Amino acid sequence: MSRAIAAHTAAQVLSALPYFAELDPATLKTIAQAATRREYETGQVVFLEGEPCAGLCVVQDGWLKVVKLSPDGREQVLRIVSAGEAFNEVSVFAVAPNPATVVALEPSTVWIIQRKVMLRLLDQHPGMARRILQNLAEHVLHLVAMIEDLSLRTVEARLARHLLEQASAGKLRRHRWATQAEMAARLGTVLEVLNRALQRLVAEGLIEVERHQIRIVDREGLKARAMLDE
Amino acid sequence: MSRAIAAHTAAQVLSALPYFAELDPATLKTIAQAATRREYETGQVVFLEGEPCAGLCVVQDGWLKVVKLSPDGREQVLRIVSAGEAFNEVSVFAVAPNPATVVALEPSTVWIIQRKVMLRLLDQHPGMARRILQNLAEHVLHLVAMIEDLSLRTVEARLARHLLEQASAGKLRRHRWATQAEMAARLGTVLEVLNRALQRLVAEGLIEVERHQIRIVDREGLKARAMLDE
DNA sequence: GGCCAAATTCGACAAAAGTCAAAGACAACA
DNA sequence: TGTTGTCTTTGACTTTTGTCGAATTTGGCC
Repeated sequence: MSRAIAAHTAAQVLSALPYFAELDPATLKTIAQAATRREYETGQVVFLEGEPCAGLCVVQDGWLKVVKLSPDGREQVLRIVSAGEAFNEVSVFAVAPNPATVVALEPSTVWIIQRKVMLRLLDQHPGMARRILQNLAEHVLHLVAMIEDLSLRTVEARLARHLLEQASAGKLRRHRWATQAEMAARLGTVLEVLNRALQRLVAEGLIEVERHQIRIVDREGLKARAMLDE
Repeated sequence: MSRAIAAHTAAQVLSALPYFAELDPATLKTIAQAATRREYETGQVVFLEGEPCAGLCVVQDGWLKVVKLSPDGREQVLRIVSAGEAFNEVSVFAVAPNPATVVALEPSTVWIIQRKVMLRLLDQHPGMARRILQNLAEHVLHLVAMIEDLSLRTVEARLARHLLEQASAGKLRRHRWATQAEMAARLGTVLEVLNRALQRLVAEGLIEVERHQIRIVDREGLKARAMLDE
């Protein structure tokens, strides 16, 4: 792809991001020219925890996961990121190395904007700050919910909550990469435990696990499960 | 206390907060006049999870805890706040009610700045955004560490990490309110489990629990404990 | 269709965490 | 100095979660 076309694509991708919504085309173009495009294969590591900050990452295509790894190979998924979203805000705005590892779940395309560029933008466009702050605050909300889940709820309750939250119109589509092992890593447990929890919900007629989706059969029943359990 | 003196105190307290470091005295005074002073007794609730946003809270004196409560009475401490720190940033910058409950651990004095005031300030003083962003990003870092702990480490490992982190010069002073029950709520477990973990570390000569402090005897040994365990 | 690799399911077991009840120790305070 | 309430410690027990190993199923691909 020629440099000009690349920059044009970048501008398109960036303009879709809430952060940059208010920027004029010229500024957008400048950022786009300073951004680097990267492609990743399924399973490829975008960056590792502890490495110096890579910059703000904006996803053009694909799906990625942000994870914490334990020495014995278990992983906790912090977040799943897809097209039109940004990640790694934290190491851009805090003075710290990457706090987590990022891995591509599918072939993905990512634009990387240098930390310096972001900080300069922030000074020049005060309106951006509000949007980024709001976004970060929502991120905090998400993490707090996760802590509450891990600390105060059983795996079954977490699963019920997760299903209720993710489902739209009573269904939850499963992507190719959304295996039970991935779901377990998201809920902070292991494959077998998650599997048994799923089966229990199925056995009680609360959900149905189908080919490429999970259907919520008894929403109220599920809600009860999400509340209950310690 | 007269209104003038109150405003003066408020200005002093606020100026010590990194957020407001760059503001000129006049602006500071304006904010101070718009701020409300509140006092809380030990155990008193500052606000409850789910209530509408109370505004940014700045601690003048005392200690408070930010907690999530479960229906069956367990609690998870998200954060401990003391003099010179702010809390409730999240519900100021996100469009959401208070995500957690805040309780005073000691008699405390807090200044509350309306959300609207903060948002206006943000527009008028772009430099503030950087500081608040950095602060929020560090908050995220802390929450991520907590998730890692809860998901991937045993209570004993969490305790070891906590001790290493909190101790200065090999000692960890215990405030009046720092009971084992509080420590347990901080580490996401219950009193008895925490107590046993403590005892094990004592029995192995890694720490010593004294009257008003905990001493780290074998830092390297503790580090090993903090890493190990699943 | 048949083969391979990955994903899921299952059972038996081990370990960690949580619960309950009760006894001791300690500190604040009258 | 005694008393009272809170904090800590302990033991026995239950529940939840995690581990291991092995079937079994599934889906993609030649």
